[in-house]
Amino acid sequence: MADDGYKWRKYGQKSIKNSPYPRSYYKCTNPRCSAKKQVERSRDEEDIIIITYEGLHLHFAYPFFPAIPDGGGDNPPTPKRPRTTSPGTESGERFRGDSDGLFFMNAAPQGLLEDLVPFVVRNPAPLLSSSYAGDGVSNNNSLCSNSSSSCSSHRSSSVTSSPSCFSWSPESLSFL
DNA sequence: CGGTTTTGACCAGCGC
DNA sequence: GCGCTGGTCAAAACCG
Repeated sequence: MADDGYKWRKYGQKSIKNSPYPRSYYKCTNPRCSAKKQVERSRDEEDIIIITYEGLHLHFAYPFFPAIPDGGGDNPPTPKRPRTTSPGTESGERFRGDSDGLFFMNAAPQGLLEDLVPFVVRNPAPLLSSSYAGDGVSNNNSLCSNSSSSCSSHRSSSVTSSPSCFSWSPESLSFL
């Protein structure tokens, strides 16, 4: 699973209607941080993982870039119990610029997510898509590449409180 | 031994 | 009011 530079603790998992895959719920391990995220697999593209962030981090991210091996990048999935926060297999995410995201938008660069968003997000590969959810803030900031078939970030379904989400495909890391 | 994951139960919101 | 669904809690198991 994706590690975004923060430490998350899983606190729940639920089967979601209309989705064959369960949704996992994570909280930031920092007690002063109320950030949460939901991780679910796309119903259409099982390789796509949709991560929905809620809340904001009130602390700096943990360093994780050095964990990416130079040259390899392939992180063979552990046959036992793949940890969702296993380091090195990171993709990235974005905050949307709405009421929640405003905290970061206004709060100067703090070396948080925006500064830690991996290359794949800033320069999205065809297989990686990212989009903002909720309150139709006029930023169509979808990084979705129009030439991709795996572009399946869809979260407009009446979700008004989910700050951000993006889809992630393991294949998108192949070029690392 | 401490932190994390798993998993069933509980609770709240919503639609009928 | 009832049932369904999604989100959270908490105890036990697991792992380094």
